[in-house]
Amino acid sequence: MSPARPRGFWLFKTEPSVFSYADLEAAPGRRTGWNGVRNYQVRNWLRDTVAVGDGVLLYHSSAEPTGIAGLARVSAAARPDPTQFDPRSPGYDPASTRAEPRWYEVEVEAVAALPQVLTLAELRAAPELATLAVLQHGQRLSILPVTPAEWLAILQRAGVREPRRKSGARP
DNA sequence: GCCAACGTTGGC
DNA sequence: GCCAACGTTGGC
Repeated sequence: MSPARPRGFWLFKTEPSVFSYADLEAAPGRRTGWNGVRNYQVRNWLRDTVAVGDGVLLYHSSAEPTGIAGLARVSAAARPDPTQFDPRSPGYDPASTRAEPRWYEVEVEAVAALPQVLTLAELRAAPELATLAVLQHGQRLSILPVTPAEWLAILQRAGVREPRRKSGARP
């Protein structure tokens, strides 16, 4: 038996006018394939590093307010992003084939909305979050890593205790 | 709507 | 392989 991989943490950006945390909660099974990523760095993380059970902060960008709206978890590992094969999708990539897909998605499942959005201004004002990737100047990636310390600090700032998951249980 | 940052594209 | 032009992101 291999030792459990340490749980990873991520921040997923979304424009709530396109897909919000509430939309995730309203989705069938409270889950969705996180498709549409078209950046190679992020693709590599999705394909190679993001794992089932990892914690996800859902971040609303270009929003009022901008900030972290809810918690989610990775519920299925990387698989080809179906929108790359769909000519009607804005994510269509004619250079991609089913034999050799270029783009991947993971599935995310809603865990809990934050009591209120933890705003970008609040994140910037928190000294313990100075290293948070999403706050770094010029970063534009739609998925960013979060350290365990940052994850805990954000949950504290948000005033939430992470829901305990029954060990071995599957919903 | 502006614009800084930066990834991607394509001419050479 | 260089690098200017272009497109996108996202805060403000």
